Amino acid sequence: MIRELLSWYDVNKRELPFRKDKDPYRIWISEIMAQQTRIEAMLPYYDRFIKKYPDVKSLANADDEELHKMWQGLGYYSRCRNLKKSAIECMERYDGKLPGSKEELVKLPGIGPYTAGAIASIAYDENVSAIDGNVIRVFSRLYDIHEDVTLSSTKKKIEKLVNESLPGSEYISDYNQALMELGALICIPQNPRCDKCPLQNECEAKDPSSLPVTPPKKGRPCLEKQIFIWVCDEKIHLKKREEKGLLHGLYGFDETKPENIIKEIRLNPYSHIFSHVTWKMDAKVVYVDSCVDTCFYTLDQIVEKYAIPSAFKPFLDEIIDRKLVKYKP
DNA sequence: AAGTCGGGGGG
DNA sequence: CCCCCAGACTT
Repeated sequence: MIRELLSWYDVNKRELPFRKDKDPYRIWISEIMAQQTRIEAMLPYYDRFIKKYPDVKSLANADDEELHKMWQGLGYYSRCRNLKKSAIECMERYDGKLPGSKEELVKLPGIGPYTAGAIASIAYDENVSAIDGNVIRVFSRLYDIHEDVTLSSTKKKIEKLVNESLPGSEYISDYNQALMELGALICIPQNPRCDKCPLQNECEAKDPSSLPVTPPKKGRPCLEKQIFIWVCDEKIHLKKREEKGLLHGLYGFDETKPENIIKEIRLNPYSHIFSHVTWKMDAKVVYVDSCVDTCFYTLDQIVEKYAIPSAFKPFLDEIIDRKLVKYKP
């Protein structure tokens, strides 16, 4: 099975920037960016990130606001904060390098069992597993496992099967990546392309589309929000979201109504869907007569310096489109 | 074990 | 509308 898989991988693997070399730092960045994110979506972020932070030291010294800006739109922003935390720890405890084993890697913030295994196997050729959603899907089908894969018992069973399949350090890097690539290109969630699968002869799944088994979905609550976009002297008020919780550390608009409103313009309503909640937003641009004592920024500043989550982007776009605030004078 | 944490592409 | 993605962390 290893031979078929690796042969398939040699021919069909995608050329990805982080496959060009085995720099542990670059592998690390790519794996963090790829968490719960499609490869194509993170590619432009990856190139810009490596240019700005080419090594552990530059990342450890990163400015927090610039770091958030580099991550703007990618989501799961704790990932980039943990990157910096880990980089600092690498400077202080590991001579400015990433630790050299899965066991040590997993102790760093933001690096869990999957990412530790991916870095160790790809960068160090350590013969360890890297079990992500692709591998879970591939193995649940290979062995026709009908148990709920979110149960820890099922995960352990799959981990055991994966561990027993590991090919040794000579092939581990390609093997782990090949499993994931197979899951991404052939053994896909819906309508798997079994006719093109190199493992079709040994796959035990009778109904692959029904695997892996996951628990029934839970509803997503909807939260209605009034957004007040304070504008004064061609500048927009932004508030740093300091509270712990959703989008904390990023910048957003105010949700309180200001005192002296000169004029107000209603924007198109917009509903933003997060994983576990929906924000149904109604936004108004409110022109106020004074911006002392509050944080107001030009559109140019906002676009180049402040990390705005995608949930607010439609409002910014409409402000720009309708020229409600001066932009690029 | 269940919730939290983003965003987007594709059926 | 739905799914889930090279998951980790908190409760």
